[in-house]
Amino acid sequence: MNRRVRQQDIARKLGVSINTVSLALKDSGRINEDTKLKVQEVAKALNYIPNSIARSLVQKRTFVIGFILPSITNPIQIETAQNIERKLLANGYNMMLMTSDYDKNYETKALDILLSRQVDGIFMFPTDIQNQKKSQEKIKAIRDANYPIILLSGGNFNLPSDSVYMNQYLGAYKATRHLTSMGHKEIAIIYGGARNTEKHQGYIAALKDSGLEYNPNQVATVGNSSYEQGYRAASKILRNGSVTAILASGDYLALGALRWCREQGLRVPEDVAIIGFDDLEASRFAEIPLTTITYKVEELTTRATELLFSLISDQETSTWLKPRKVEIEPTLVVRQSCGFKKRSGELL
Amino acid sequence: MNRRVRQQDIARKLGVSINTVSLALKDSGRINEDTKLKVQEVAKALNYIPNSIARSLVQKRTFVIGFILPSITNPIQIETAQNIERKLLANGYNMMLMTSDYDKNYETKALDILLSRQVDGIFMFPTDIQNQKKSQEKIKAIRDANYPIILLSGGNFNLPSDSVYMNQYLGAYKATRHLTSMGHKEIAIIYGGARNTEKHQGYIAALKDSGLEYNPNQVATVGNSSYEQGYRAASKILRNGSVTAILASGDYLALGALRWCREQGLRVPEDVAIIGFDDLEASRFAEIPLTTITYKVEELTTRATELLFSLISDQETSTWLKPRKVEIEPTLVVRQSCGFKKRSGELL
DNA sequence: TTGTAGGCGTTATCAA
DNA sequence: TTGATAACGCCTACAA
Repeated sequence: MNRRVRQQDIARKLGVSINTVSLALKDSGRINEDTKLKVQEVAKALNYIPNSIARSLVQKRTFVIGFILPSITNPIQIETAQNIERKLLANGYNMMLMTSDYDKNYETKALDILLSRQVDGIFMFPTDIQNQKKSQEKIKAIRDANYPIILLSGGNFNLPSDSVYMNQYLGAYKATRHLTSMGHKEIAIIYGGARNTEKHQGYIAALKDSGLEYNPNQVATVGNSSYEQGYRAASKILRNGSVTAILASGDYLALGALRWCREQGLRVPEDVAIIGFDDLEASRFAEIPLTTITYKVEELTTRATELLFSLISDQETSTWLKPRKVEIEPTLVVRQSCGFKKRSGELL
Repeated sequence: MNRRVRQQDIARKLGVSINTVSLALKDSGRINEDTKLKVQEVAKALNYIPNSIARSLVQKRTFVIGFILPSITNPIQIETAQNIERKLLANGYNMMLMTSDYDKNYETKALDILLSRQVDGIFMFPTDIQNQKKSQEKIKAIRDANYPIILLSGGNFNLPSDSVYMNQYLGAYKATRHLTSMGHKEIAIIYGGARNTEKHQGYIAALKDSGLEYNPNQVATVGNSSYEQGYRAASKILRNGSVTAILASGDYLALGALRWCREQGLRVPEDVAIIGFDDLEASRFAEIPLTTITYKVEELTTRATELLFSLISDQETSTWLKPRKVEIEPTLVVRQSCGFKKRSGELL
């Protein structure tokens, strides 16, 4: 690769010092207008591009924020990432995205990589954090070092971490209660990737509050949150007859299950009611529009970036005393797949 | 933020020189085993994390690869990114992802940011590159500086750039020919975001080769490639009766169109045939499984990373003489939406 | 096997 | 308003 143009090259060409160039390029007020213009002109002519690595080294800031998520396949996670990227960009930051593939070892490794790259802060969708002693300790250590890290999940009540998240417990609770209120007594739940503890507890609590018993046989965990796996999960859970309703931890899972039902001649919602999670666009446009629990991306990312920036700028002050937990309440969007009838011709 | 641990801190603690620490940490052979172990022990105890910014500055390599794509909403682009990220990771590289939002100005700005951050190479899904003089020049300049950049699109035949891409011309050609072979004479095409020149020319060529005339009124370009916009496009293009087939530049567009047809009482494929692009999972699981053109992500990313790494390692040699163009041939996957009948019970 | 010295490209500090 | 000088943390020579 050809040698990059440096400030020194500009300086030499003009017979001034590097310092002058540096000041001129950052449009400093305390420099002669003429020299400033000359420097900027030469910089442009030589196609000078500042080396932000060098700048970062001395300033101890990279203006890069790390983002760790389990799977890029999950539209919600990706949308969250994109949304945050936009907000960061507006503040002069870039984002470094890392996927953990639901691999707990890689998750902590990703943290190390980001720290090594000196990112100014980290967002993270943790994988099954309740059961990850190692991740927990690492996250705690990072925060203890006054290093901004924000979790986008709420399943870490004992962990002193700053968090912004949808209340998944409540989402599952609302969905399950809706189903029981419509008379369902055998309600299955399916998970992709790993069982979500919060959702699971919401589900169990709703059953209990409805006077129903929790039946572990009505829980299925499949490989990931795709259509394919939802299709598989439905075939497992519905084969033995009694189940009349399914709560799926993601909309794709729900839509895959819906497809299986149709192929088996089961009517949705008459024979099987289905509710998903996340309110993806695909759910609105499905053959049987899907009842689902919202994921408020815009609200979540707004709160999350606010929190991150306050941590970044309020170094060492009261912001750091007590981790903040920002909880966002999901709502149930009732469409056709759980029994509600659509009026003809209307696009839900 | 608390002060980070440096090699110097380890050195001081052990009463050795920084150089010893540096060598020990990189597991150099020419150092005493004992001191090496002691250094590594202390490093671990102090929770030392190497500062890759400093390392990059001296080594002139960051082990970061930039990736520019127009929209994170597009599942194919994201899958490509993820796929490439995995392959990079296996080689010790990380990825910096930037979205251009189909904004041509931001595209060149993203290039500058990546260059400034000293990434070791760049992948890019260009936006409408044929009509972007500015982007073209920039890309050419980057390559002329022996800086590895690979375009993931083929619509730049005059541009001396290394490229790995699906042959979209051929894809559109195949799809259109398939429709004409089934007797369709009024075939519309819809685009999301921007008109894709390659696809457009394939479409026109196929019409011509089938003895049909190109009718600009049967072309619609909508805001993006979502279900919503496909729904809108269908309402525009089908309102005036004559069209009997739609080719959509993306599967979500196609599925949105499908939804509109169903709501209007139009049968697919009997009244309207629909073909999409990209072969997303959603297409396989749709109410009417979608006929579509494949996007061979795995093959594409494999070839693309191979090419990038060869450019990175073969600095200054023959690799650089002539830009390489790797073209991947798409295939037509025939499902129900264009007239082919599914056998009952079979999951396509 | 280890230590010393110099430099990567930039910014910050202080003097001129 | 400018210039010299010293960092930033690490690596690569080369010397000891």
